[in-house]
Amino acid sequence: MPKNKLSTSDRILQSALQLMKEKGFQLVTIKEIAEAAHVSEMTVFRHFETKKGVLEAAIERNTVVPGFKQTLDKDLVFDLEKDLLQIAHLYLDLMKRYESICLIAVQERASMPELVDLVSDNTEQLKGYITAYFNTMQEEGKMKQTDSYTQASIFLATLFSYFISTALWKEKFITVAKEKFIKNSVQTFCYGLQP
Amino acid sequence: MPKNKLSTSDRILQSALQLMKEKGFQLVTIKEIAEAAHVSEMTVFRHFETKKGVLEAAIERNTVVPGFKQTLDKDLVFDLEKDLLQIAHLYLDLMKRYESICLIAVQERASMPELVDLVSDNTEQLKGYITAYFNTMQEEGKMKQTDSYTQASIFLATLFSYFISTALWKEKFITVAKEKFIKNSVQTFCYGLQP
DNA sequence: TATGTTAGTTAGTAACAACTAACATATGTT
DNA sequence: AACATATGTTAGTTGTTACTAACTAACATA
Repeated sequence: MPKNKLSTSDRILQSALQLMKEKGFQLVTIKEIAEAAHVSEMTVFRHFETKKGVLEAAIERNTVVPGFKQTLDKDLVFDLEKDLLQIAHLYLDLMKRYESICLIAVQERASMPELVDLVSDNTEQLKGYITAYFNTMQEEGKMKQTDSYTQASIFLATLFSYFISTALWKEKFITVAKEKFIKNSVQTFCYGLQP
Repeated sequence: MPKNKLSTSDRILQSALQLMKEKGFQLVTIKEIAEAAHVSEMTVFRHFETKKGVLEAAIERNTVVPGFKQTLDKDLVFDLEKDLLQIAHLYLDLMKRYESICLIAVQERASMPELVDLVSDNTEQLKGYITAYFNTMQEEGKMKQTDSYTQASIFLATLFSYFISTALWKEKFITVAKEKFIKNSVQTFCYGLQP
């Protein structure tokens, strides 16, 4: 079945996702998708019936259920700096995998408001785990007494900012390199800026 | 000239901006704009010639040159927490005024990549001022020795995250209220999370 | 009263997009 | 050889959209 490397279906889905992540669902035409996948328009319709069908298939192929719980239970060492670094990488890796879907969810938030749930459900879950982690750390006296949920929100927000601004505009807003951004964020979160 | 409250032109521009901020430029039709402004399509064309003309006029009416420099020189007291609070409000107020333009810049980043400059130019400028401020604070021993530019980036990134996620999805991602978000962010930046 | 300004109505054009239908071709399998 | 499967080609339908043109109506001002 695979002639070159990817099957026809896969090539179509890959091209479609790439184009839709750049321009959104409605602004991409079947013609563009077909050209990018080196097939005729008819082939696209034969595989997926409708344009919406292409998107749905592409989403299905790109959604994964992330296993935060296990990863966190396994890797957390209850050292604030080390753990925040772990969490930061975990979150950014997750968002990277959801990059296309997230960008389509941005573009189509008026026409397909349910799309964003695919991303926000995971984020909410992770936020919950971080909140619980902060609570534990506070009980153990390893962290200041603060509102864990708010702190979890702010920590993820900082990382989300890095993700979304590079996804949308490359280095236009954030020119700092990823690792440097993460490292400095975590350190600031842990120790603050005051001397 | 003003019959009710706003002139016809203003009503058109206001409706157009509202619609485009929700759906982007290309996905809004003149028909929608005309209906929202309670005029006929012809009236829209008579006032602005083309659809692009509507956008350009709307942008012109909504861009302001912000006077950071004066505001900062006037209000900074060189107390880290107080100053970061000021800066946070300054930045979020600015972004609020650019909300529509920024959202259109998101939607049309493939077709009008120059749009985002209207927002990022201001942000870059402010980032520069914050960097300089951090440098001063470090010289005065009121702040840890760190990379000022990176810290300025991270601080603005955190705020940008609040702005963009509420602009795109209301409370879907960040449920924490604005003032609480700002206050906690600033405190974390100043004092960190470690006890 | 005459005139200019502003807006509405109606009809139409040209381009493009999603999708359908019918037919043709290549390739591999039985 | 016979057949199924995957793909291409071509032509068409239907709906939408930006934009134009021509005519009309209301209203304010000179």
